[in-house]
Amino acid sequence: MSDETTPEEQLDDRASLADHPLTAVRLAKLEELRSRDINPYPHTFKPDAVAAEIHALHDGLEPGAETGTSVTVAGRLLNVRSFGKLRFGVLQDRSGQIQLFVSKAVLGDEAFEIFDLIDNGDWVGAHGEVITTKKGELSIRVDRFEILSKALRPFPDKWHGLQDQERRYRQRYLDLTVNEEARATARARIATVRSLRRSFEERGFLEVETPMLQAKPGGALARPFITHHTALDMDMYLRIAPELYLKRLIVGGMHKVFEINRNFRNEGMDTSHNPEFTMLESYEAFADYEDVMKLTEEVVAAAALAVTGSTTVMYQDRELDLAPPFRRLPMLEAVNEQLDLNISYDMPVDELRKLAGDLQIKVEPSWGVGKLVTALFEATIEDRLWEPTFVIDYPVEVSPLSKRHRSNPQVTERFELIVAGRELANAFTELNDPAEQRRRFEEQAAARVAGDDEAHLIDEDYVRALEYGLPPTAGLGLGVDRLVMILTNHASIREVVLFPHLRPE
RNA sequence: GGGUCUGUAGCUCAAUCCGGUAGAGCAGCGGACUUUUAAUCCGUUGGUUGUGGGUUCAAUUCCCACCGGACCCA
Repeated sequence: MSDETTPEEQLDDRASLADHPLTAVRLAKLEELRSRDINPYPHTFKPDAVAAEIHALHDGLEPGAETGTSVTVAGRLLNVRSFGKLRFGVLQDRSGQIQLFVSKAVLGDEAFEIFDLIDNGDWVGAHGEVITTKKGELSIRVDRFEILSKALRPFPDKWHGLQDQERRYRQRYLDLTVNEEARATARARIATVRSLRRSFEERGFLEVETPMLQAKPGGALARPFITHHTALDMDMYLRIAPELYLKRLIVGGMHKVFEINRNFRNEGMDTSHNPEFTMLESYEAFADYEDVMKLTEEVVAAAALAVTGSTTVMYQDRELDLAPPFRRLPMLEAVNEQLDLNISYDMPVDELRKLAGDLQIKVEPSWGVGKLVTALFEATIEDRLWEPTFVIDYPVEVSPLSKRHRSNPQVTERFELIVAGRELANAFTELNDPAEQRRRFEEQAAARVAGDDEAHLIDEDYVRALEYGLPPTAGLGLGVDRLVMILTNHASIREVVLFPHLRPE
């Protein structure tokens, strides 16, 4: 930084708060409070009511009403209107907003003076009777108040809020303070996760935690983040999926388990990918992928109901019907119908590669028929599937952990749920034959040698676990962020993650 | 990685096309006001125009590079 600084830089430097007029005036008020023996940062305060509760109990009163009920509230004071010997302000707490009615006649001269040392955005506690004003606004007629924390920086515009997307993401606390939309999205995410958790608990699933730090990242085809364990002097990986650990728990007899937690994938960032994202994974013994389709429909619909009150939502100006049952579409059938082809998993790989090339699809020489068909599907069909669709029966080649289809050995009992053109869930009947699992791992290892750095690594202990016996099991992975995007009508994952990753400032 | 757009007062935005002293609303500050709720009215402070370089008598404006961000494509 140069010797000369802009006001913005000064604001970024705590030592320089005094140099900027808008912060200097707040500092001066802070000192004025201290000179009056008032601690601007007290240790505690005990409110006995929140705004929403007060509204619920007292809304609908005539103008000029007095309730005889006094409450103590605490929150940020916003938008103070000064009117002679009166002040009106909005106290915003975790539940909503309630107006403070502040009168010199009630408070007395000295307290009224102190009230004027409060700035927009300061945290304030207040006590008083619940009344309505002459205009009928439900208010607290303040007879005592306390400054709970002095805000030294100016807040964004009371009307326009904070528009700058970058600052909304970097300084989410400001976004949450001034933009109701940000608060609504945060609440919707919380409601989504709560609904999912309840759905699984109701069905007898046990919520568990499995390692985030893994010696060998597995359970998905993705590039991991690498970190280092100093004491062991070894590289470790942030998990790309909890899958292999959750299935070990099924081997251990836990029968039904689920985990809602973060996965980390070292890939590009865009509107639907954050490097860390929240995944729900569940595994159920004695179930197959048909059972999981039913389960998926139910939990998605329940989440939609919990968050929006309906199974029909508007997403990006289009209606989206999340009511079960969802359409089922075998992948090969989808490709053949959509592209008017007659391909099969038996056709020569060169022929398919040529076909993909004709469609301008980028392919790798190492890809076999299964991967090419999948690439065809993803390039031409996936983003056109709007209504919830279970795309079923993925090729064995792209599904190293899935059990072969009981009536067609070329494909697996696997589905992806596509909603609004994006993958929302991935699930399958689990491969539990240890010998076949080892062969699949070896095929992946060969693909890795051939240049596919997302191919799955061999996990010897996982094979060993299978050798002790994994019962018939089906599992599900559901992208929680993407579900929240759909339920909150957001096109970007950054809107639904409280602190999305950006380049450092 | 490629393309398009974008960064101006604390906030929200003008001015940039076609170079000529950078404006407004809100916020802040001072004043009036006992029923406001984007209060109102009077007055007023506030800017190295993201950073660095170039062209020019003169750059927010034109050119180049860099740093953020958004969108589209791979």
